[in-house]
Amino acid sequence: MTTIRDVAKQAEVSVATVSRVINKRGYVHEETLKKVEQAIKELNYKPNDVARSLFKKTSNSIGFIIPDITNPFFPQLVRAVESTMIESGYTVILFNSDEVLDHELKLIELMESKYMDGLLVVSNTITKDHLENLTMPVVAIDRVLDKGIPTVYVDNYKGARQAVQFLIKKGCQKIAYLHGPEKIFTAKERLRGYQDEMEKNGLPTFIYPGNYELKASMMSTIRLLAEHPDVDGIFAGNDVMAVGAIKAASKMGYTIPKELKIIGFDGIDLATAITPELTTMHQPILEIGKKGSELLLQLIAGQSPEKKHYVYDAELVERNST
Amino acid sequence: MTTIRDVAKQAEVSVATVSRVINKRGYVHEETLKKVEQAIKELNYKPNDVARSLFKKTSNSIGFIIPDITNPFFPQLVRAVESTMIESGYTVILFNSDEVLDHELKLIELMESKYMDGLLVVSNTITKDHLENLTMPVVAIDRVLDKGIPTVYVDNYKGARQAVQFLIKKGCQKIAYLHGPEKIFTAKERLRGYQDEMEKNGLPTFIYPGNYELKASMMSTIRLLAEHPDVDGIFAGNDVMAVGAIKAASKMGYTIPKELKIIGFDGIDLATAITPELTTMHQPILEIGKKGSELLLQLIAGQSPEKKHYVYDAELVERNST
DNA sequence: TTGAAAGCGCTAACAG
DNA sequence: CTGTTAGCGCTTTCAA
Repeated sequence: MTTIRDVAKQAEVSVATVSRVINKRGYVHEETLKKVEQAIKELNYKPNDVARSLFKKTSNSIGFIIPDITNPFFPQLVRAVESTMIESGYTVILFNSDEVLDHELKLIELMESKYMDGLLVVSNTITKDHLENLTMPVVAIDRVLDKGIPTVYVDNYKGARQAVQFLIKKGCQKIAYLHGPEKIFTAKERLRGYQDEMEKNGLPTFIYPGNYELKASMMSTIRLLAEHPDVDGIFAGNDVMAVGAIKAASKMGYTIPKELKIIGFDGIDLATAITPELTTMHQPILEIGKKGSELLLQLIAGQSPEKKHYVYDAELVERNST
Repeated sequence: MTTIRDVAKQAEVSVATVSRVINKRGYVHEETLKKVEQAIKELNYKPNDVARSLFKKTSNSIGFIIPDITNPFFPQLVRAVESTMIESGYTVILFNSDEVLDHELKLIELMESKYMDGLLVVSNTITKDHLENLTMPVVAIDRVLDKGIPTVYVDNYKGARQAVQFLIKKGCQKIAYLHGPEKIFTAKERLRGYQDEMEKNGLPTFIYPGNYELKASMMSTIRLLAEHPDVDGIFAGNDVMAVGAIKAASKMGYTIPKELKIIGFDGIDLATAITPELTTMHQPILEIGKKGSELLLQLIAGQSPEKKHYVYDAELVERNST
């Protein structure tokens, strides 16, 4: 490995001078600059990030904790975050937590001991308390951890109401809701939206658990349709469950969208891979990732953003399942 | 931040002694051990990974370069790698390269300057030459970079032949192949398998490009079916394309599997999300990730594995598209 | 069994 | 404009 010392020797200057040229900081005579650059090239010198980090207490990297990359909602989010972080010279370290608090806390410790510069997090288990004596800035994505913590997310409640409204407008009278895990923020909000909108329209509610999963959703849909064969609309808390509902309902002989209309939430790629293509409340995933990253970058730079919470609207994308 | 020095002071010993206890190395008197542990607890001391790395030229982390996490093949692979790496105390740093050589090379430089301990890579662009003067061990996954580089992958050729055989056994006589990107190793191997098996059976070949993508596959399938309406079987180079083929063929009025049988390759989750569920050549993704990680771990530990190449068989999973 | 001290590779005063 | 030097926090000889 070639170090700054080697370069200094080769260029016949001090290490301080070499440091100046690689950091483009301070005065360096044109001549010496040339010499140093020459030496750097000859030796193929690359500064050592670890040594740099140790001194600067900074690593040009941020951590991104998500529940599970296997959940089709996250790959796109990750890419969005990554691409805006890279532009600013940061590398993002991805962690899958499975929403196990213990893991998350361990990861945060790890991040501190590696001088990571910031944390982007999607979690329902971490709370303000866990973050209190954390030195690095934190931005939450997709879930509100605390009013005080900068957050970027979609208005799930509003989106849910809109989804239900749409089904009603399409003529549905008996609309069921497939809901996600009890403890997950987004699932609760979407459920609340469903309930309020149904109530507002004087319609009865039918709530079945789907756990944001395909299999669970299929089973619930089968039960739902057995118990209430005349259901004519299903609002699924996410696209994955909506796909499950479509599969199950088709298998049971329902024609979609004629007899039964189904709408999802998220706007993942899967929605267009299936037949019929899924009508859904599309989240601006890329924008969310981008804004979250920008917020964190600002915080890292010591600036305080104008707003703490950035809320986006989900957008109705009508396809063939309604 | 509390450092080893703080702990030493608190415990009234030298930093060397503290270092010994946190590393469980060398002799430490029972009494002093107690004192030090006490101090560590009181101060909630956590050793600083960066300082450690600087000295040890090691980071307990490995890099994992993949083309694109958005490709549904990778999330599972990533999880498999991550989980076996974590067990050994390593953290994995994921990088999306989009198979752009320039990015990949940059990433490798970054990894070196961070003292990462090893590289796991899925790439068609990196070659032996790029890796030559790399100090860290490398293991390739899913694509063979060079005979000399340890690799873990599936026998794509054999799997492809098996897929075609199966279609023939099911009565197909006019079987088309949707193939992936020209330059991708897996795509080439699968194409070769298709061609050889068709030739062996004296059957004509129909090869259409699908680029491993849904949209491209749909367009090609439409063209295929327009040009050769009597095609009765499609072997898609991957599951994503198979899904596209199903969508397109259905739209054109073909009943699957009655008039047209479709088989894919990979065994991603998407295969069971659609209707009809996709028959496919299933890759043991988890095992591949696990074996790749274990290999790398061995290499990092300075051991040389018995074999350099680990080849798995894809397994035929029959579902409803055939 | 313990401590002093050197040094991993780099940056940033500070002095010149 | 450039060099000397003191660390960043840790590990590891080497002596004691």
